Amino acid sequence: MDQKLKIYNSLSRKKEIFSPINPPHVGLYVCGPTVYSDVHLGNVRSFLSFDIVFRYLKYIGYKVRYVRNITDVGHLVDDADSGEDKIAKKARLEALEPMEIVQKYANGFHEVMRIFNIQPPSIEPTATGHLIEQIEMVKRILKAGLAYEVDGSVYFDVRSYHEKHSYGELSGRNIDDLISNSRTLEGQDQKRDPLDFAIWKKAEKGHIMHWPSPWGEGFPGWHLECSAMSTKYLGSEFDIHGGGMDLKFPHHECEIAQNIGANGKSGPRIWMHGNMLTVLGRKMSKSEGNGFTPEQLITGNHQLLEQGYSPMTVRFFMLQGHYTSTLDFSNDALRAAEKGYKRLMDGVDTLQSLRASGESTVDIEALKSACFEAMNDDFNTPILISKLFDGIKTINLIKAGSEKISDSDLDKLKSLMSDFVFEVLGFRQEEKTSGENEITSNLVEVLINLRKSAKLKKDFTTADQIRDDLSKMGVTLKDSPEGTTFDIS
RNA sequence: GGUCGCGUGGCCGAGUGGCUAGGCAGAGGUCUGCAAAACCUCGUACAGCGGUUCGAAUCCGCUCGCGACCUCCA
Repeated sequence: MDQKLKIYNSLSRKKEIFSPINPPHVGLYVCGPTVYSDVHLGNVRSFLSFDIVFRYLKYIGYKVRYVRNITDVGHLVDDADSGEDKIAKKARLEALEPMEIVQKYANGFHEVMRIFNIQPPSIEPTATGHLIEQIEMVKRILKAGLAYEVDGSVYFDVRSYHEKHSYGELSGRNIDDLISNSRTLEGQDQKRDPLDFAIWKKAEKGHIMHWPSPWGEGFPGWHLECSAMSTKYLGSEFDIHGGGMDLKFPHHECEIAQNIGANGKSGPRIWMHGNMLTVLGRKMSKSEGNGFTPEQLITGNHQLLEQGYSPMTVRFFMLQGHYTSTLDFSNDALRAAEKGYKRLMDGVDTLQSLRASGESTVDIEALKSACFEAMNDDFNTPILISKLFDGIKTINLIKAGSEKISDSDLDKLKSLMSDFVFEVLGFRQEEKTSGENEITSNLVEVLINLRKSAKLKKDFTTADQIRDDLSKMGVTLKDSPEGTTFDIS
């Protein structure tokens, strides 16, 4: 298999053949959550996209160091670097210690990641755990003459930076357009230029999160942590940096500027941006208030939700779209995904009971090759899934006797399906929910047996009554040549 | 207003100069005592108008509609 992995690089706006700086090692950095409130489904989509990147890179043999931070300070509520820290604000509202907020929502975040089977990163550093690195970075930027201090705060000097380097390349922005379009905001009087951004902020009286620094008590600017931590764990040059599309500007643009300012190197070679999850065509976001929490999604307890959907259904739904496209949430789409996912998993089950017989009439190598081809083309999970459905059709045809498979091909098919379904796409068998327990199951089995006896005696009235009564309770009987099974809804 | 992107069959959603995406729904069939379930088979779509080309849904131009970023957000 001589296929090469291609990744769409937001910086060059092209798909590029992936070749790591120091193979077989790969450095991957992804912007993690700011832990001041519950994560919503849009956040989940982003982390899921990079979960696939992480999984696939490992699957094809790379040793990946995956760093995904937790932002626990420095993220301002307001605009223009003048607002209150998000975590500090929330702490006041909830009357908690800031670190309690951080802990609470970080725990919640991890729980959500677990529910959706999103693997933990190799390193999950926090901004507050890297104050020293951030302060050092501010010093280096100051030394390079690309920042200035005003009354205990330090601002990055975008204009000076732009004279030597190019600000706005990633997001395709023209610095003059930016200036003419930037709004006039309160609290910007300290900045020499509206485009400048804080890399260190003085803590005003009453601010509850602050640390000593050469410029007095304060806290780091939001953009700084990612630069500091990616540099620390992956070096000043590394392979891939990921994040949501909405972080491209200004966050990632600022990161590049800081990296060059402090290290002389821009950081990642490849920038990957996941697109947004939309609801009724609009971006799901915290400020819009149109987000569901994963819990609401699973229980269906939200006005926009007609029913609950299992985590793996949601995972499947998301992976049916490509990460660079927007994906619109709808009940119809999720219901379709629910059935599609079930068909996939049923097929995987069927595969386990398949019998080999002589020569193959099916081409497993071609299927395998198609699966790799899909993933190598910028992690195209929708295509991969369509190829897996081709596999499911093959499985069903073999089961039906219209195709045959040899012993060795059967083994190949089993590992192929299991690798791509579970390892690469990260699905997992879900345990039954909804009131199904051992006693219920046993009771239904008793009724199934009674019905079977009735059928043998040609007493179809009784047999059908059992079937209908169970159906009214939400128990669906499914007859097949191998026997009868049931679903509880 | 600036920058970028999108508009695909009933729905979701890939692809992208000639080669069936796939899923859901729907139709037909196999199976069944009848159903259901399961499985098989089928659909011929690319916003509109021009242009380039032997050939365009795919490239170019214009028009219309939608969205993202430009301020915190994955």
